[in-house]
Amino acid sequence: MSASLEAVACCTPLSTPVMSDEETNATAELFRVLGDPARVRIVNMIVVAGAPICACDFYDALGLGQPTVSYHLKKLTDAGLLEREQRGKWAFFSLNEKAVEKLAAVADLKVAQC
Amino acid sequence: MSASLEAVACCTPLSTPVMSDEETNATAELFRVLGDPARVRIVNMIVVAGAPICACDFYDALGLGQPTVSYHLKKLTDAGLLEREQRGKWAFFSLNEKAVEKLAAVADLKVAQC
DNA sequence: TGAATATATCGAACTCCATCGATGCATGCT
DNA sequence: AGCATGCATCGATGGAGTTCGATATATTCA
Repeated sequence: MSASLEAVACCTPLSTPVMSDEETNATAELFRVLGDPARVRIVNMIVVAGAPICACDFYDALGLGQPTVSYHLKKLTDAGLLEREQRGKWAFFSLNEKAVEKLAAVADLKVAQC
Repeated sequence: MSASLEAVACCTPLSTPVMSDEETNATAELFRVLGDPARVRIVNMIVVAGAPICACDFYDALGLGQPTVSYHLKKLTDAGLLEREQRGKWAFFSLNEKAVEKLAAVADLKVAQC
């Protein structure tokens, strides 16, 4: 499995004892996907909106061109954090609830259970 | 304030409404620091050990050279995630408890309170 | 079917990052 | 003081990531 796709799929909190290389890479990949201001803002906008957001709504909000926004949306979707929904000729993006829970679990350094 | 130092200092969960540019950058920086397998493993080792770890113990565990490990430890320390302690000629690194709590809060997409 | 619009993909340019060898600095020991 | 050891820093390098213009693809509407 490529570490770039569905990084969220592997349950590997930072507090897991003796992480394997694959687990380590998957966890790092999940953080790395969120390690860009544009992608942080995309996720934040969707969380605040509480509803799917059209790709076109991100262009002005991010101050980035359409190809670049599409690039970031793909990164987030490939990582399993976002879900893509086609509505006519528009693409709407929402949060993947499983990814939300996984992110919180991975970032929790106190609870060593999976 | 440089976004590269003390990224943990700013309380800016992903669920915060209308994140400013600074908040967005600080949050992305925090994730980006953890977006590397070597740094994920460093944090994991310290969490599991439950005690400070000597820098020299990371060389073999990570399979990286001494300068590279020092580079990663500095990144984590500058971000506020680790604390450095000098013991004789050895350098020990432990978790910053505030950073641990902040990371969990930032990654929690459900609770929109700060 | 053809035009218009929205998004994805491609190719290139530019920047940033991880890594290492060499070196400098600090600490401890004899 | 002199030497040995551990870590930090410097300079260079190879690779990855972000961005954009141009183009391709898909959907809608007339």
